[in-house]
Amino acid sequence: MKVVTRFAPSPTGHLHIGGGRTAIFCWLLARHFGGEFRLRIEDTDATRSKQEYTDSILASMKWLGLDWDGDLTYQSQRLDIYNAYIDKLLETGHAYWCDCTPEEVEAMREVARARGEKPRYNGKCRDRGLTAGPGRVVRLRVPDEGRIVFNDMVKGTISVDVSELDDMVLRRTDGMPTYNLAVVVDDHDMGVTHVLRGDDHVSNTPKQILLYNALGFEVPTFGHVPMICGPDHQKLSKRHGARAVIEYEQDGLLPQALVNYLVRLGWSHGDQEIFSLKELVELFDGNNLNSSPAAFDPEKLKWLNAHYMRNTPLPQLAEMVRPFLKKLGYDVPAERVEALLPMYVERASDLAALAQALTIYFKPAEELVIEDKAMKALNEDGKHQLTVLHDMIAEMPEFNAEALDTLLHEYVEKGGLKFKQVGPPLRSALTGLAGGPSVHDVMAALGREESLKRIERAAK
RNA sequence: GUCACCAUCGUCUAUCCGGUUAGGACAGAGGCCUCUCAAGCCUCCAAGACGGGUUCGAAUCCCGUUGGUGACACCA
Repeated sequence: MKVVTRFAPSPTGHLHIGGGRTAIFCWLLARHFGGEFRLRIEDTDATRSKQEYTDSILASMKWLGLDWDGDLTYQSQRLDIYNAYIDKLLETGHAYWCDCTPEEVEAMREVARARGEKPRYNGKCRDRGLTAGPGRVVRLRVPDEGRIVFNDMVKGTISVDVSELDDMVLRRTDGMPTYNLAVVVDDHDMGVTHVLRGDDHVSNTPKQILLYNALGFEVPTFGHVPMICGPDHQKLSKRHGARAVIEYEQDGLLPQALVNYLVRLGWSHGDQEIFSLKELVELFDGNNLNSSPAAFDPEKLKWLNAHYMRNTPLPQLAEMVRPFLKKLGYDVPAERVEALLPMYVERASDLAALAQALTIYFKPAEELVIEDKAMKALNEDGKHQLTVLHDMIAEMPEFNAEALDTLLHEYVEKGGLKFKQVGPPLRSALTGLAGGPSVHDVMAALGREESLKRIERAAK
């Protein structure tokens, strides 16, 4: 049997990392089994759905490297189909019209709650034989007794008594279908075999199974992946930093790092931490998914991102950094960026930080700000060394990293000095920073003229 | 409140069918390297929520307690 999975976001916001993760799992499952991965836009809520969010979600999917099969399905374009199925349900007696007002229904729920029961609609209109009319909704007739049992791919057997289920609304007064109806109809029509989705849908599943049964559809395999929570184990929210995939992109993360991190959160393959997309497709078969919620750890993501940056070929990395430099106001040729990268890949954990680190090479000496920690090296002795070195560097016959390194070490040795007396002041003068690449490399990258200018300025 | 799900180092996790000094990774501490900061390498720190069973033997199976999460809409 061909495996068909789907990802079904509603365009009411950007793609969230939780949604991104389920999308990755769905995509992997389909690719692993050589099946299909479909994308459906759940836009039945006309007021909250926006085209810009659909665009943003699609862009994030592409950025993550997730391609989908076939055309996009928009629920808003399938209203006739939903209504046809609702009519069928009405005909077969699985559904009925109801004219209870929201206030009445709310009162029923209050009564149930007061009795210590689950708040639910009391079935008042079940047998009133109502027909279509303004202000009326269609409800599902839930069986009087029985249990809904299903085998979840990640959570195992889940069992719920039908008495817990409500005669839910399938068609609203405005004629629009509700979520549960539309999902079941679409998943069936699209031939979905495996419904992998967030944990928050477990309690919808028994209701949907009821619908599958009432409609005479074959029930697919369900799998509910736990949600991601914040480092404090609370629900992931804005407080925990960036949450949308697009924000990570803007922060300079590599898609492969995010994918690797997200997959590893809730799934494992022994002790392996690093996975290429290709490897994931080979290894991910829907097993080994963890059933408990996982806390999001920005530190580990950062580590993974640094790892992937270091393993990106320099020319490619240079192209990735350039847009970030441009955002900072520096339009720099790729070759120039690439030449500087060896000094900085190991010192930055994201593209934005990497770009920021490179800016010192593009701003004029006068604009260079010397940070407090770096000022310490510019004491009396430091300035003296700079003055001496300035002239030596100005006069050296050949100006390159190797020659500079030799010059510096010979100077230290002959003068009976410690390298610490020349390295830090030079670095402060050249970069304004207390840490960074070797000073001879920095000078070589800066060029003789610019280096001398900066040394002179700091020696004053 | 009701229902469902979950419970191994601070965090992500391994330990597929009960027998391990409970392993790895991130973070943290220390060290090597070194002009600094990183990177890299080495070492260390650190866990089976609690209480009962079953068993020769339980992190692993069962029950209970506690705690956490999710759901209970004419949102999705």
